[in-house]
Amino acid sequence: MKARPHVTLEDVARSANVSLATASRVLNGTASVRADLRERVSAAAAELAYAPNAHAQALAGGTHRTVGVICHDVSDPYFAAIAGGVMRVATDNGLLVMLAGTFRDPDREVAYVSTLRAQRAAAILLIGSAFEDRAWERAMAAELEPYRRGGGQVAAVSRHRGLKIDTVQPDNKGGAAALAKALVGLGHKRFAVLAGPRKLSTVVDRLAGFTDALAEHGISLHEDDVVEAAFTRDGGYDATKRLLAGRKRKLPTCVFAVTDVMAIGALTALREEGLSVPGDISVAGFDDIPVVRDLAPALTTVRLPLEELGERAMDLAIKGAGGTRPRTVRLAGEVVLRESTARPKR
Amino acid sequence: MKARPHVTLEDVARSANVSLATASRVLNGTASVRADLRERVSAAAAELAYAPNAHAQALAGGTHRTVGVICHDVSDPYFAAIAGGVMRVATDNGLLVMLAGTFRDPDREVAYVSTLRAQRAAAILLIGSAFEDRAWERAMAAELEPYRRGGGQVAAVSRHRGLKIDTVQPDNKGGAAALAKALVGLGHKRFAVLAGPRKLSTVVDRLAGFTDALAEHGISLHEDDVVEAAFTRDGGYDATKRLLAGRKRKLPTCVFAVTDVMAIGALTALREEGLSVPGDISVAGFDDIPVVRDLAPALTTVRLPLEELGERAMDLAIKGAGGTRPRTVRLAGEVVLRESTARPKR
DNA sequence: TGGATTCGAGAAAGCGCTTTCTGACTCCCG
DNA sequence: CGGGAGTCAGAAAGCGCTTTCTCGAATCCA
Repeated sequence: MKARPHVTLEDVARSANVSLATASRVLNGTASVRADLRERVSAAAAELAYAPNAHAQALAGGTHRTVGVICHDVSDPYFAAIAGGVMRVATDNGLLVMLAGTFRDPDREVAYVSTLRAQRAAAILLIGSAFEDRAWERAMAAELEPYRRGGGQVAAVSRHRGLKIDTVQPDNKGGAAALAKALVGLGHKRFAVLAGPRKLSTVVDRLAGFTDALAEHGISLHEDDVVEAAFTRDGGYDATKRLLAGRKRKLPTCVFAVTDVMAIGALTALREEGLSVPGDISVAGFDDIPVVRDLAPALTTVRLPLEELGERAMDLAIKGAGGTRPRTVRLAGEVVLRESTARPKR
Repeated sequence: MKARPHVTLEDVARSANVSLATASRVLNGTASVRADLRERVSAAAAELAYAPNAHAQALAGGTHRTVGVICHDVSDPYFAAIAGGVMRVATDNGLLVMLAGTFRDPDREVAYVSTLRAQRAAAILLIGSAFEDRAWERAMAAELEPYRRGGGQVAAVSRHRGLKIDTVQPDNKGGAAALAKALVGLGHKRFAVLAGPRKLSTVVDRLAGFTDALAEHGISLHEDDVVEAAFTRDGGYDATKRLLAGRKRKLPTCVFAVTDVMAIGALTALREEGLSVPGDISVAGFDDIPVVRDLAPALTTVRLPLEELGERAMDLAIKGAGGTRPRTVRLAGEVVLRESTARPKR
């Protein structure tokens, strides 16, 4: 049995012995139809296992019930949690979610937006740090602008700069600052930071918040104290190893990883090097992805309402752009002190 | 500036002063076109920021470049890892992935298939344990069957029973058996199992493999030794608490959680109860999701090639159904002994 | 140089659906 | 009992694109 053509509305109409218009009306409940005809159409549709062609529907009527979500990496718990929030709201509104992972490739990100635009998606959600790159920004704007002019909604989590779109913005700077303050309060004076690539605005903000707060307490971070690495578990792991290899003496008493995911790698690296946390060294992360409370030691971090981040972004997109200027929803983080940080012994 | 109609191919053609046909040919490279015309069309398209309407394309030509992936929960690392594999292959083949989360609701799963069918998705991938439920199975088959007859591809990870579709099947039974053997080899005799709902075939298989292997060594599992709970971190946590509450004396020396995610919850629960792992009790999981190697103690588990699971499923779907009977790709698991298990002291 | 052959551009026919627009018919009220 | 209002089914016009099909012009061989 080879790819038999699809059952179409016409098949249903013919089988029910009515016109296309009537069949359409019955199936969509658009207008009132005589009971017996309605009956016949429903029966025929069921009989033939009719499924309307969504493309044709979209073309003709203009229903667009799918939204696109673009993030860097689906298997990163941070994005997964946010995506979860997005999906909840989307599902509640009868929207279908297309989730795309760019694997951190800027070009692929632009390509996805282009495809979503072609699909006439009802909305496009950009999740995660933007690339601080002029060319990318221009390419992105070139896709987004006509999309929105055509009626598309756009919202983002954790972006700003350049493209002027509605944004849900976690308070990276404030959160990092609060964390720094708490850590200093614990008695720490020598810090190291595991940072991601500085092209990412999130990294820049968190770093700035942290160092600024430190500076307020008269503590400065040297060049060597900031190790740059990939924004992943392995990145955190590598960065830590490099940090340790650098100078065995004069270790920092506390390490701040700009991301929980990186902190996880750091924890393992530290353990491998025979350093106990928080005994020898304290570790703190950022995000509060679900798993970090289950680590031993449980990770001190800045809690971001991840699911809510996604929900609010989806909300922004659904509610549509009210005024002319992009809206921004700010969500604060909250320092959560757990077992991975303690008073320094040195 | 309100939702101005989209730029259409006709706009491009008019602006370039050529016919629709020519414009289409240029943009798709379908046929050779005189150089100057080609030039004009390209320029016009760029100028107008033209994006073809994918719905119209799908309707007219029949290109369907999107595949649907349905899993229980996007934020579960197990699914996330598999989805990652799917996406890699999909992207390599120029396919767009629509990822849907059912939040473990059977009806929602059927609804998603229905929508995907309407979208004329090129393929539908079902990821994760099926529901062992007659009614559900029938509803699902009723959607899938016409979809496939219409030329749609279907593949699954970790399903079987009922619906006869191409499947990538991790060796749950064998893996669990091997794990049991290894654990017994370590000297364990008293076991407890944290199981998920028995409606899920994965649970049933892993449980069976484990108990059967145990039986071969003359060890039997009592009713109370198998605690059923939700298939999540919290499920594992609760189940462990219940297990411990039951009988303080005569604790098992080893706990097997049918899922890594559940094992993570178990580890935390154990820690809270002041039991050390593996000192007082050993813990083993299943799946080898990325994070478990970073736990302290690192989790003993059965490694499944998660990404490959997704890749192979996508492969099956792309390659299309060859013969008449459903194909099955079996992927073995491998026991990975880490620090969460040790010889029992009692 | 004439007729056969290519080649490539444009006209037009759908793809499957929604939605006016028509046109019967029935109903109601003067 | 007639005419205007009100229903509701069917015909037909697109939605934006791909893809024959058609046909004029350029190319070529005898």
